[in-house]
Amino acid sequence: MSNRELAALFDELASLLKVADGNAQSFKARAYETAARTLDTLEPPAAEMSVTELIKLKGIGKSSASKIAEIVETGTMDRLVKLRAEFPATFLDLVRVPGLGPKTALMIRERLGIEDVGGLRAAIEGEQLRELPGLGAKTEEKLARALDRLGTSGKDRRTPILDAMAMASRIIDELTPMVEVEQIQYCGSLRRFRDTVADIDILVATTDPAPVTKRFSTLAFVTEVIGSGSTKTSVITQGGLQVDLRVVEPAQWGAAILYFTGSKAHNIRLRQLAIQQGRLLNEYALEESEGGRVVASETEEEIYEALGLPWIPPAVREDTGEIESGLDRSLPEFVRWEDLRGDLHVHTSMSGDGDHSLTRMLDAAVQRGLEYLAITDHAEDLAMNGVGQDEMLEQRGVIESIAADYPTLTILHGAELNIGRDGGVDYNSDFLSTFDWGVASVHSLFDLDVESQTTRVITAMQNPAVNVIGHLFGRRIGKRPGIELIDDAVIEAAALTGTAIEINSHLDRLDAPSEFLRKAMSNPEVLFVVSTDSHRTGELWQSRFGVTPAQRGWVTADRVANTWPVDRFVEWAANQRVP
DNA sequence: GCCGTTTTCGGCCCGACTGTTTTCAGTCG
Repeated sequence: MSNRELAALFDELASLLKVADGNAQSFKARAYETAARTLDTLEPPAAEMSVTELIKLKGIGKSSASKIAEIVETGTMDRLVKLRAEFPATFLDLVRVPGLGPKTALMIRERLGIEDVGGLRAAIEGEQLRELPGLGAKTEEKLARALDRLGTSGKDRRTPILDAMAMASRIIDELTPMVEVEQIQYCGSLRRFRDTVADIDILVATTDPAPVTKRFSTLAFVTEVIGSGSTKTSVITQGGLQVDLRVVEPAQWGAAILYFTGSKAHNIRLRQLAIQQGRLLNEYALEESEGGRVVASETEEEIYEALGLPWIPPAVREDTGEIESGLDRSLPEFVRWEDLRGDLHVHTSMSGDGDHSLTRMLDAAVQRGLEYLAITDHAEDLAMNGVGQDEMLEQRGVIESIAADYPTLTILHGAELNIGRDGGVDYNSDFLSTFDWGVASVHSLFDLDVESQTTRVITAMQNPAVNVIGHLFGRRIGKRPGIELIDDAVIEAAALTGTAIEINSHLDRLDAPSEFLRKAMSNPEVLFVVSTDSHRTGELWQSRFGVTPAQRGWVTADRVANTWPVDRFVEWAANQRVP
């Protein structure tokens, strides 16, 4: 039983307790959520720890410790089994209806015998809800609308970051030109760069909110306004994605963006810190509890500083240790976009899926300010887009002939190799050895079993022609799950062979994912590269995206090979390729 | 259920919006 599996059981227990207590703020439930987070971020396996050791962990007390022991012994916990029986999944679906919380769900079950969403629908049609205390015709209407769009925008629906970012950009493009808008920024889990988001949060600083709110509510792609007040407006857009707009005074920007970025757990910790200091932190300011004098509000940096913390990048604000590290000034130097000097996964129009020519890509790389670049078109085993030896040699000739035109750019000639069923790659080893750089990626056979996939990837790592494994899991967020791998085995092989792990910047990949990266960071021998996998010039800038999963995985700049100066990098890359 | 450089008991982040209320409960983030 892994820590993650244990955490999942505690999370389930917490959400069931919220329903059982009829209270989403249930303190017991919150305590179990804390325990779940502790387990999720714990390094040693909790299953192998004694109850005495477990109790020493922050957030785990007597009850949780004995529950962990019970799970290890029996595979589950009695309390959870009983709650599952009392609240079957069909009943929990009720609580997933937006606008219907645990209190109301319990009441309609008791008073009307409603056990599932079908029952709720019937009760609404029969106008039965309005007979109950605290509910009326408007509530029926609201829930009816919520049921209509359930499935497209239920509480559990999550949107891939690629789609969410596109929608956020559209909205920001529409509002930015307004004279009333002084600052605007997407916040929430989008700013924290989670793989998927439940909704989009947009923050605007203005002294004149009304026109901004009006414009937002009437955007062409808004299909429904769920709620609109003086500072907060929520809408549903075409496709069912919810967008919340929050409007604040310019002087409150820092407090607001901090609050609106979250995560919730991070915010709670910050507010607890504030309380300890005799202060209050809300979305408007950090202020003295007595008298209300504002201590800081305009920028995130000021507020963090006043709380005794360095500025923490949004991507790591998950309360998984960043507060503790910040307080004792041991927060790592997370890799930043400005640290990147090279890009090591770039296609040209030579392989079928690239849009722009070699020279256009090189020109763009110079414009982007890169010091080194690896051209890595698809090798021949990739159906449709791969190219053979002759074309590769021709490309190499062109690179050599025009290299002098790019005095500030060191160009490496590489290829994106395909990892075959047994871990072999394209071409023969003699030809492979003539490249400067090799990315090897899985492009096929995504459903092999976990042992086969692990062996396959490790075999590729052992090949001297392979400097880095590209998009390790091959996932497409929201479209295709990644391959299954034994993480620890892959990490150990990466350390042993010196093969780097790519952090692919494409918004629909962000691969390897941050959870894997954080695990890999715990082995000091493992190196990474942040690559764009560009297929056209504009994509050379999307490493802005790639550094965020790296930060979420607590990856530091010194462990990212393409932050190194060109001489160090080229020497390392060449040494890697010595058989 | 968990926790304690005020505390072993009494707190637990904080506020907006809605709909139902006569001052607040429920839901949401």
